[in-house]
Amino acid sequence: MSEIRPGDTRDRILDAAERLFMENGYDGASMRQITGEAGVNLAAVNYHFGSKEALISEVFRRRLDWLNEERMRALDAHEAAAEGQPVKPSAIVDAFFGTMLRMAEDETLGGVTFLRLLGRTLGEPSQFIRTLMAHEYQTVMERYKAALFRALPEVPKAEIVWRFHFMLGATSYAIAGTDALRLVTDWQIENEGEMDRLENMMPRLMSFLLGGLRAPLPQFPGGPPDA
Amino acid sequence: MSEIRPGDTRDRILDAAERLFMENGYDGASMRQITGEAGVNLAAVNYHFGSKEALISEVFRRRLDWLNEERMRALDAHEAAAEGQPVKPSAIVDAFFGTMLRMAEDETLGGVTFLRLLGRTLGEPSQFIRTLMAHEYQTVMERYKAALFRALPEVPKAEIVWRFHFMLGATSYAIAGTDALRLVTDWQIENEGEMDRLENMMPRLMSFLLGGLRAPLPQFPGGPPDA
DNA sequence: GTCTATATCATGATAGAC
DNA sequence: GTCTATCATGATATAGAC
Repeated sequence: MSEIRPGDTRDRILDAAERLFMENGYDGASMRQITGEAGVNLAAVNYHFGSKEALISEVFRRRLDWLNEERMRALDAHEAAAEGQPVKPSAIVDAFFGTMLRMAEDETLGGVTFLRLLGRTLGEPSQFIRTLMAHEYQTVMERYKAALFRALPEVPKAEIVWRFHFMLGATSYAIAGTDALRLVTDWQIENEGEMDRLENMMPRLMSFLLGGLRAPLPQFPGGPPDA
Repeated sequence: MSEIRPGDTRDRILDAAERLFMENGYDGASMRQITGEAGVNLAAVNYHFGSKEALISEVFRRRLDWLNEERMRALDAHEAAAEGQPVKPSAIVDAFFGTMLRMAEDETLGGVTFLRLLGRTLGEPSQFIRTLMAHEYQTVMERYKAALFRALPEVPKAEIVWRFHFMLGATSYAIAGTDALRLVTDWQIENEGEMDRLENMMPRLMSFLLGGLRAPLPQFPGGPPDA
């Protein structure tokens, strides 16, 4: 048992990289750390992926491809069920953010590890990572923006786009679960297991997001900017 | 003109470090870059601060001390005006998040540069940075949590703490203004100056935060967790 | 206080034997 | 495909002249 099968090395590297990038960031996780944890040779990363940049690209790609397809399917299903009517905002929010959060329950999809990595990475400075994310997300984003425009015809489009962005930020932080979280919650986190925490967080986050999305429109000091 | 006064070096380093940490992250900004941009010698950082870690600590300290004192003053003022009654949620949110956002308008307080650095850093993985932030924020956080508990007696405390955290996340992302933002907004960012963007964002963010804070309570699948 | 020069170390990447 | 050994580079930090 525990013998090493061919083709195993690649996945072992991806799993170790996912965990260490999540924990230490891209710059902070070294190739030696990653290959050490994976139990493979240092040179294996360059053999299988070519470079460290190519490695993290693949770490994201193998999860995001699935996630974004699933998001498309979820929105398709809601639109089909709506029979031409606009999809409800709560359904759109669930299809986008709920689909992501439910990844955490499935270890074969990366579980909380990947989700935390994702939450962190949206704020990462590295240029090529941002380019990678922008490319992975572009199509999905357009679909969801369009759905929200239809669902909330009385809200200016600029407002919706901003609120989408605010929702992304709230979700990323909620997921990332850094000590910034512990800073606010402290007393509450103790005595709670990881999954329990996440299960209880989900309905809380959803309520918050929907409340923000449907908040009264802001008053601008100098009049509306896109009147 | 442009002669170098003694004591100037220290501030030049802090300003350059602030900008480069914001742009490239802590690991991504090297001492050579920082001293190069500041126009001082490489050895000057270690002479004035002792180490790179001590440098970024000072970068945060000189701004956060002011910000958190100001937050305390703002809440003091609202509580005095309320004469024993609970302070309104909108006033609390403005005292905490509005005070921070208004820093962006004052270049002598770091302006947008520091604000973006702050937004990014709450998600940074580095352990000692998290410790630094936790220490800087602890007292203020307790005051604000207590104020929100009083302002929203019908909302469970655990719910309030979570929503505070969601608000922090939304705000950080809004400020950080990475390409994750551009990814969602694209068409809208163009033809808008930096300050114009920020001025319009503020009322939008405030509405969103308040909408989330006052959202209907979530339904838990297995019953309320702290019933 | 400021500089040059350098010590020391860790990194990503690769050449080449097996 | 996997290994060892090593290269080239860039990092932080410091010793010591001025």
